[in-house]
Amino acid sequence: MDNAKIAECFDEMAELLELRGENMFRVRAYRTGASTIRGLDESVAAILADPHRQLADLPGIGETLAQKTKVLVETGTLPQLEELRQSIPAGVVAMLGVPGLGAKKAMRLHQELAIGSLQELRDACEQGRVRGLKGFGEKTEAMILKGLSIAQAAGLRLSWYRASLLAEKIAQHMRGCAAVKKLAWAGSLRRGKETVGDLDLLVVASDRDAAMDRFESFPEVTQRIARGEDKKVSVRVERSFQVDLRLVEPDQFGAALQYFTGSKEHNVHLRKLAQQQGLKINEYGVFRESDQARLGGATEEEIYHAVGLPWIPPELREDRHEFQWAAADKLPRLVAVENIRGDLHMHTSASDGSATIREMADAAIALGLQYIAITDHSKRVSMAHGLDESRLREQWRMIDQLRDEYEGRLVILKGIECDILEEGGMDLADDCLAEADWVLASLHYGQRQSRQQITDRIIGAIENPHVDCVSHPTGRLIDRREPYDVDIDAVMRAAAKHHKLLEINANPARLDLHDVHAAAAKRHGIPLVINTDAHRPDDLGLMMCGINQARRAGLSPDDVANCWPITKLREWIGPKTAAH
DNA sequence: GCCGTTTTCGGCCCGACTGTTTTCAGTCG
Repeated sequence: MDNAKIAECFDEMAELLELRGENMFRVRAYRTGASTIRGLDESVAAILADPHRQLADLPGIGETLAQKTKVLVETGTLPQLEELRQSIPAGVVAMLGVPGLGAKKAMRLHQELAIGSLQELRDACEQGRVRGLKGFGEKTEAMILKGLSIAQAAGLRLSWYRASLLAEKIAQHMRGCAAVKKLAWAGSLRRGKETVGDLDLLVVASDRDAAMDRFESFPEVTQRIARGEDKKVSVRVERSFQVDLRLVEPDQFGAALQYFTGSKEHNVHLRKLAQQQGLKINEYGVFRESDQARLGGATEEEIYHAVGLPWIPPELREDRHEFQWAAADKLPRLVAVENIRGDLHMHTSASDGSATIREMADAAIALGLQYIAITDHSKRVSMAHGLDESRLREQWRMIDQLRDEYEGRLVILKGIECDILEEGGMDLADDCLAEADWVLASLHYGQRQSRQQITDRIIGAIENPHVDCVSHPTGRLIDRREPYDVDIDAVMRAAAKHHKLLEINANPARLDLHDVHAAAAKRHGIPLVINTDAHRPDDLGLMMCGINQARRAGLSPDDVANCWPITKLREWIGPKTAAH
């Protein structure tokens, strides 16, 4: 059982315990434990296997959770979780997905009206039975009815990329209001999370009412969830996506930005630090407990400096390593899109892309890149019209011809995204791969093989002297396909040993490696490559999504091989080709 | 359930908004 699954079990435990009315701090302890395990950059199985280390040394993991983790790893199940699942119908858990319904209300509906499913909940509301309960009224009933359709669309998170496009549209709309003096996005969008569940907009306005009215008049708004007197408006756009507006004073802007950027875990940690120093941090500023004197809040720097820390980049704010790094003044200088010099994974119309080499090259130059690799699919990917040895060599002859034309403007590397075959081994002959400047190895078929088979295939590719990099190493498609079962620790050890690179694929649906794995790669000393996997010229602009992943992993430009000058990149991959 | 320069018990981040319970609980972020 991997870290993500273990974290899911603990989150589910927390949910079920909360429904059962257990002590909220106990519930929180399970959530904290889940979050710790989800954020680990190595598998808990590896820690368990190491006699010198203890799971209980991890923050938020005590003896109880360590023991339960051990049981989960060894048996794949947890007796207490099974019991809880028996005692509370899945339909009641599903009720938590209805906005406005929490554990207390859901459980009372279950106990007092014998409601055990979303359908029964809908029926009860339509029959007016819910409003009869103490503490429930007509409005609550209407809220539940409305919320039920949202619950069905729940889990609807936008990719960071789509969320960023929506955010820009809203920002444009808001800038059209003269009362809006300043605005910034906070929340998971600012932290560069791979998916975004809602948007948080901070605004400084000369006229709060005007700014709130403007916000509600955004054409895509479908519902107003709440509107406070002068601080907050919440709306939905499309079917269920929530956007919050917060009005703040200029001298509170930094405090609010810090507060609403989160993550929740990061903020809890920060405020605990403040508490230990006799300070209080909230969205309005930093205050001294003794006399309530306000010590700052106009900028985020003031907040962090108040507790003796340097400013922490939003992408690192997950309460993983950032406080430790900040305290030791060892925060990494995070990679930025401006640092990117090359893109080493893109397709052309020779396989399943839509543009010519020249069109891709021109688009790359327009983005300021210094080098690219053309990496079409190999023949195994017949659906994508993958290239065999002879078509590939033909493409390389074309690149040779283009090189003169692009001399001094762009280096075009002769590459290939070569499939790792189901039975192991590479899809193209070694003598052909030996002629390439850049070889990506990808696994597209046989993704349902056993963990051992998949791991062996990928390590086999890493051991092939012509392979430079494994692209999208876990195969996941966010919200659509689970990663294939692979021993990623073993892949990392092999990549480190054989001097190979691993890819962060910037495609918003892939983002593979994800942040935690990319951080592990860095720990192994493996350089990462951030590639767009572009299938058309516009896709080259997706680099930002991969940059987000890299920043969240704490990577610096030095850790990212396509930030290097091409000479350094060639030196790195050189020894391999020199051997032949 | 976790944790400890307030250390083995007694705390655990903080505030806004809504609906309904006229003083607050529940939910949310």
